Amino acid sequence: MKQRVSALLREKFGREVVLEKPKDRAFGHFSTPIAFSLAKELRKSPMVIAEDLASSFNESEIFSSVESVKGYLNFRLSENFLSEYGDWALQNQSEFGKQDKKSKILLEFVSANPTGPLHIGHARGAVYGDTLYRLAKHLGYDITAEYYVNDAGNQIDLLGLSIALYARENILNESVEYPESYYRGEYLEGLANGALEKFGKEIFNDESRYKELALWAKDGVMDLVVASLADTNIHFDTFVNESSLYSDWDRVMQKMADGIYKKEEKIWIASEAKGDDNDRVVVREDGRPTYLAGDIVYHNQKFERGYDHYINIWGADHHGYIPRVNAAVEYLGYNSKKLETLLSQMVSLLKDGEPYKMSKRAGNVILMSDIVEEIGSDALRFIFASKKSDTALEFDLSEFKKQDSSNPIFYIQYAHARIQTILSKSNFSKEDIMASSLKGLNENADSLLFDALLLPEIIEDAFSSRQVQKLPDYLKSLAASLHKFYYDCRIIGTDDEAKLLKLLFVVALSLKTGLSLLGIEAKDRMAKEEE
RNA sequence: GCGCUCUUAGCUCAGCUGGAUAGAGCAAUGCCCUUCUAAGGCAUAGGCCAAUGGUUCGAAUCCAUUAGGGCGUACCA
Repeated sequence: MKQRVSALLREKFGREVVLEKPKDRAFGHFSTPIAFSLAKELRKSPMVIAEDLASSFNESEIFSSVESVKGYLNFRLSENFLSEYGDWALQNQSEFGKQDKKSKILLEFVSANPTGPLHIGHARGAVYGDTLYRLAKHLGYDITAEYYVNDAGNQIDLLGLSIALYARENILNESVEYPESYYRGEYLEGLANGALEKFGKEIFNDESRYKELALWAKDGVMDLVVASLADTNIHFDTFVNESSLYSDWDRVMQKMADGIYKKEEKIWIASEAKGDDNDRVVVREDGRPTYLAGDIVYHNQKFERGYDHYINIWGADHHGYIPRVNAAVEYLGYNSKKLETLLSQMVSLLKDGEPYKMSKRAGNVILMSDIVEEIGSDALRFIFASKKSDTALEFDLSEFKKQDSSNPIFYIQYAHARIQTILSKSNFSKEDIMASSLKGLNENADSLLFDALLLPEIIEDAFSSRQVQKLPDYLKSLAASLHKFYYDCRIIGTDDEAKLLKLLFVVALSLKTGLSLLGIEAKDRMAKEEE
């Protein structure tokens, strides 16, 4: 819709025109402050220019009126245009808001270490990534969702140790002394019992076998991770194991030979020359690779797989890491501009107004699966998707548990359910409704139709700006329009019943499509709570 | 210290590449169910958009400085 308008204006004025949404629908559907920017070149007042421009529009197919108000140019879309678009949307429901972008995108997100179940901090990045993924798919991108499994490095050793300690204390009833760092949590119980069955109890006291124990256990942990993601409607296309990458190590080092050097028996990457604060160690004196090494091989592999664009979603605490990886990408001979790293800010928790610190050691971690159980996947997704991903967020755990009207997902679900109820109470058949016309609606209805038809440009905007929260924002305002309309305007039994129902079809389509992009299923009925 | 980032209503947050009177939800107060589910609608109240200066016809939005918060500044991941 907006594209049509903006293309038309571009042609007419010979320049890009800024289109915005007027504060008040009474001003029209779209407006532009173009007269202000023309004022200087034309040496005339914005008001006069706006007047001239407004009168230069004739009756057109798209606009029913073009008016100038205080220097703004306000456009009102014609009934024909809106109703035709609405008809088209209803006849091509699965195509609504879709586009035909072709480029191939690799989206990496979550990538939490396989050493424990996902906690609430991971959930934000997970929801953000999956929403981007759904938006991209809808827009026609060939996008792949990938999870990078860090199954090499110290944290894996720690996992083996943690399971052994747990088993020795709780299964073998030994008294154990805990080292400074180890993992703790209920999930260890299942792993320890599984290990007992698989390896026998000897393994828990044989330090040389902890690695073996860990490598077995990480698959179990990944099963937990995948299951809790699935509970939230999040799915990955591919998983890449860090451990599988190192066979490529020599070749990759060769490839970026001019970016690395040896000093003090270690291998360094000259990342400072590419904008990092310092050069970084890639391989330690004893030959063990650092974390960065894994990422270098991984990113090389990503680029060799040949995508047009790469998106990484990282926790904000990794932001200092971006320059190093970019440097490596450059040294590998690729354009680091193709790699876009988005940050998902921390979620800080409050409990009864007090900061609540999670720590794996203390074992007081709030798991993603716990929250899903408490408030449901829909509410969790909606809350996280509604917040700009790059600002820190405070959550009160006690608020989190509320499942009532303070949760906006109910507001939107209710709007959709209301429509279904009305439809079920009408005597008109679907065919009757579809055959009726969206023309000749009253002003409120007309405005609602316009709101519902805005979805496609919201999708496009939300994805291209990576500002996923625009979609829930829009759905909230569309639901508000619907609720108000419902209150103001009786539908069943009126002369306009069929066409109003058709309008509701469009609104429901928009709500349903929007919700599905958030990974939420639209409800046809709201189960009312019993008092 | 340096780098990144944030500061908008009592609380949690929107506010698009500068544009019309600063927005929503929750919390507060008051109205609206013999009418398609009141998980709804309407209204009231609540703001020096952290501070100062600059750019401009025009700034919450851009720039600079200051104050305060978060994160990073590992041969941990």
